[in-house]
Amino acid sequence: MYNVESEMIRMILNLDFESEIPIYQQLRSQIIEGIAMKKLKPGETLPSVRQMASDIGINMHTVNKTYTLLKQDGFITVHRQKGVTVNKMNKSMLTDEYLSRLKQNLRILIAEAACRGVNKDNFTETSLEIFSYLKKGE
Amino acid sequence: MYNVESEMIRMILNLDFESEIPIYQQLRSQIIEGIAMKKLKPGETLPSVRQMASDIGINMHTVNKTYTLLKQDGFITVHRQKGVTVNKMNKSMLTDEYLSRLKQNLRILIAEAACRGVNKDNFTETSLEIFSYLKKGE
DNA sequence: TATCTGTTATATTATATATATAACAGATAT
DNA sequence: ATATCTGTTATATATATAATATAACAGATA
Repeated sequence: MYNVESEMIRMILNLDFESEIPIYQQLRSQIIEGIAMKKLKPGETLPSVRQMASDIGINMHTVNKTYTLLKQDGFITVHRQKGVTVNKMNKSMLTDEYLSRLKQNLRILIAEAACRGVNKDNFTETSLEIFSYLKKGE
Repeated sequence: MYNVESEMIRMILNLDFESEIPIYQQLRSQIIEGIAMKKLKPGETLPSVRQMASDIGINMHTVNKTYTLLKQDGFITVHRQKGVTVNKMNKSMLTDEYLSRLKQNLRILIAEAACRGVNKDNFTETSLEIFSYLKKGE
């Protein structure tokens, strides 16, 4: 049977099974990227854990782990039986805990970049390019 | 016996043994941060794998793994018997492979940040603050 | 000669990741 | 009502990764 959500999600996902990054993390990142790029809009539904797992060819529990993380962080809502829907992004997702984690990650990234010869202008330019790239879909 | 390198490195390191981030990665990141902040200058020596391991209270092989990574990436040089020294940072460390990895990491970071309400100005400001923070030591 | 260096090898333990089955309870469609 | 779908939970297993523990080697040094 034809499945709209599965078609949508297939366009967004590009998992690398050889990567050292766990599948459930890649899945999380790519769904978040889909939301950031408005390929996934508020109210839209995602395939069920079983359907998604079957589409991608991975285990149900791997998808379940991703959904659980996305739910905890406010990206999606899981209505029992109505399925999984994308939330409207909300400023309440901008917690101190998250900001602290972001800064920590940025510090590691920037320290290495600086050592290797990426200066603040290069770095800022690259960041802005990525912001533009994500916004293209709007 | 008093050990200068050990004193230095103790000032720089702050490992979290409860973290989900592997120790050898934390160690790598923090040494790179030390180099970026010029707390570790070109030509300076790092403690031997055994000394460092003993100082921190971890296994020799964990330190060895970190040193091997840092060596591969050009941050340090290992002279058999002369010890481990910090390299002068070099533009040859700015490889395409690294830039690709940096952009990938930034894209994930920025996608989530954008969803949570960090706009490009916030993000740029935070990045520049970190660049300034790292440069304080110069 | 004794001691330190990085390096390599092997083994063991603990944890994380992914999978496989199974079951439960609520909701929906036929 | 019965079958089917939902998220969720539980249990077990296989594999990979991370960290540790010992040991040994070869080169350099005191």
